[in-house]
Amino acid sequence: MKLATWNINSLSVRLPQVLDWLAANPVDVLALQELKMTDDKFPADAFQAAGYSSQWFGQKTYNGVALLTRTPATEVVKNIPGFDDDMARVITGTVEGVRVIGAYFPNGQAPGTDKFEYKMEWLKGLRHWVKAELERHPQLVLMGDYNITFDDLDVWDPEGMREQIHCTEDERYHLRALIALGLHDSYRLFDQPAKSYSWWDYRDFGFRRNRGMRIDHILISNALKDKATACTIDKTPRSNERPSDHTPVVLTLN
DNA sequence: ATGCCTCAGCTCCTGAGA
Repeated sequence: MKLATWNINSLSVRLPQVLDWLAANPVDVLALQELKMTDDKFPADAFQAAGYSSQWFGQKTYNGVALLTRTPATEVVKNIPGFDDDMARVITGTVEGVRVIGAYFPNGQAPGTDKFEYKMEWLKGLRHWVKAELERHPQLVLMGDYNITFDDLDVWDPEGMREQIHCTEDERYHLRALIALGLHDSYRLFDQPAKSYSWWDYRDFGFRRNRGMRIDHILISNALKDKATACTIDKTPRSNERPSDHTPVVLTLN
């Protein structure tokens, strides 16, 4: 089983690239973030023609998430039960016995802002819900755009980014708290190239200079850890015309 | 640099992203 996550920064713009990528990478599950479209605009027919069933949860202009799956997802839940939110950030479903949560974590803008406070509350709400989901579904994958780095290895300029957004101790505390529920950063279960990132700024030739951050993650539960055989970042789509600023992360389970 | 790109939309500028 292969699962992947990709923040595509507007599905309207990136649909051809997603279809091309799926044709070259026929994963079983693809979680998308930042659809930036209302639900009536979602191209379910195009994905169906490519062999994928879709579940989606969008809104106008911002956010929006989807799960594309080879076999239809069941027990689908949108957003975090018990956490009141007017943004479309989470979609969950069960696929071939695995509980899959696709999430677009809040950006947070900057420490000290209202958006940062919202990010902290959202992270708390997510953790409480994931804890409950883990009890019901031991085989669980939590993947998406986390907008948080684990540590300096995930940052091109750790000193310059110290206590900046995506790199603060407050954010990393919540990431570690998710791990403490019994989850693992699947990417670090394997040897990886130095300076591996999943996002690069559009500005200032960020990708060409490899000035990026690893903020897209696939966390897996204890029950799945021994089944994981590889986790990779696919930088190929970043060389497309009009690329997303994020690239896919891919997990292989046996 | 409160910039640099890119995207959506109450679209020719602004807000937001990261």
